[in-house]
Amino acid sequence: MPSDAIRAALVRRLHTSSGISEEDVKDIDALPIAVRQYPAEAIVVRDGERPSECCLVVDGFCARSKTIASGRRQILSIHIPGEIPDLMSLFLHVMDHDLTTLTPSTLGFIRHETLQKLHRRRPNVAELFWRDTLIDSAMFREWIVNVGQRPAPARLAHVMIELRERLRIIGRLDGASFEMPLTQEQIGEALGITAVHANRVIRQLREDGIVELHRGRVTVLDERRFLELADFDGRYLHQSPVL
Amino acid sequence: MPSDAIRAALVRRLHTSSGISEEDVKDIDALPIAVRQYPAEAIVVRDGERPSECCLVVDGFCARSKTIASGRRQILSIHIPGEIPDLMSLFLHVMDHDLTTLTPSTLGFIRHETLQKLHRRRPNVAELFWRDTLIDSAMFREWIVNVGQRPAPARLAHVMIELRERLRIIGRLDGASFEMPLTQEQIGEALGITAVHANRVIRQLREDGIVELHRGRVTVLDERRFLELADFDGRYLHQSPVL
DNA sequence: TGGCGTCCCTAACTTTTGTTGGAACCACGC
DNA sequence: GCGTGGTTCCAACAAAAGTTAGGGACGCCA
Repeated sequence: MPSDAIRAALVRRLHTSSGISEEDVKDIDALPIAVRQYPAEAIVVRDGERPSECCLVVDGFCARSKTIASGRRQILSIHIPGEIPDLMSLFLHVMDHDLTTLTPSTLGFIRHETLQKLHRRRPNVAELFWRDTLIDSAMFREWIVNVGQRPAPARLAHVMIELRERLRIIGRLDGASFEMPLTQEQIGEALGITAVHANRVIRQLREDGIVELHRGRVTVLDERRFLELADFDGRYLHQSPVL
Repeated sequence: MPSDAIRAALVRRLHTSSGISEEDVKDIDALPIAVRQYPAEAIVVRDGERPSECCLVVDGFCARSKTIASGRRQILSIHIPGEIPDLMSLFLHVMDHDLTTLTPSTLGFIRHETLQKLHRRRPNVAELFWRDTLIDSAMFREWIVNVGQRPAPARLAHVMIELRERLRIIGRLDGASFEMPLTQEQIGEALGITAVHANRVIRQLREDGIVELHRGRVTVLDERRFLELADFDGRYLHQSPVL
């Protein structure tokens, strides 16, 4: 993958959520990034570690999760290219969760010092990154609501639509279906239900003619009922910099 | 309440989670803060609003919440004196949730421009506030795990212990019991269960001799089993600046 | 090509949680 | 002192979700 393509995703992301100047882009383009490949299901950064670099998703799907004493795992967020899932490690030095790959992924690593220098040099870029971590936080809030208040079928629909909206933003929406490369086990972990129940819910949505999930791809069968079920209000994604 | 007492809570908070210099403290002490009183259950900032100031909890308990289409409400976090629950509004201009009081509260309001100027003047204070929003985010992550993976009694115990730890940090732990001024309805909203079930769980913990909740006060009956049940690991509070 | 390991899928049964409806209690204002 | 409204508490029943235990499809690779 060419070096500029790696940065393009990041810059586009900062661009869509906030304003950014030409000089800022040039500066970001000059950042040294170490690219590494990971297989699926790899742990990139582990709970308890003290990373010295941040991880940019260049290609592939990643997830953040926490595992409790009983062994149950909760997926906290799903990440797509252009995002920096562990930006928080810049100031919260000890990881309080895991960062793992869902699919084979290309990841870019930027050293903390590099980012800290960038912030000193360009306070408005620092604000952009700050804003990014705040959107991250807003997505956690919505995730809490999803897991805490919605019935399981609505939870699944909501996660699907959030993912679809985010894929749309980075221009990865090809046709009527979209990628959601999670096993039913992982879907259960994301929704706070067991894999067995996740299967029940997936089947029900298929039988009801609302949405189909097959081999990591989502196909919407009835858009109106899909939206209605998900109870989705995308405001929490904070995608208009003007707002 | 004297003006310096208002700021003391804030400074102490920034102090415990990070390092802060004498000059920084002086600068923060000089910030203009408008103090207002609120009754219990008042909406301070509403979902959808565009606030022009941030809200410092001086005295009392507050909560953030979201209400979905079905009318169900999810409490996202509980806030105690010294915290700025809506710091995110500095960069996320439209609120995506409500900020409400739980008890009658004294709140201090700091204008966005004031804080923005402070950040330009003192980049390291900006980093302190950034770090604060990241801890906020870390607490959301743990809240997701709580609501998504733990059985209801453990959820309640976990929220109780988190609150106790935070009250301890601001020196509000008087003796064996501590404040948790939520109705059973609100406890249900925090844990993602109904008020009826919240009542069942509270009763069960009392009957099991683990913990008692009476009139907004928590009394621990069996500390060992309480800790065991809650599965609490305070790392996510990120309270050691050295770490 | 056969075996192995995932994942997907299902059924039967248990447990947890939600729903409904109502009684007791308590603080507060009049 | 007496309502009144909110909270707490409870029981009976319904619905949702967890548990256990498998069978079957599919891809991988020896």
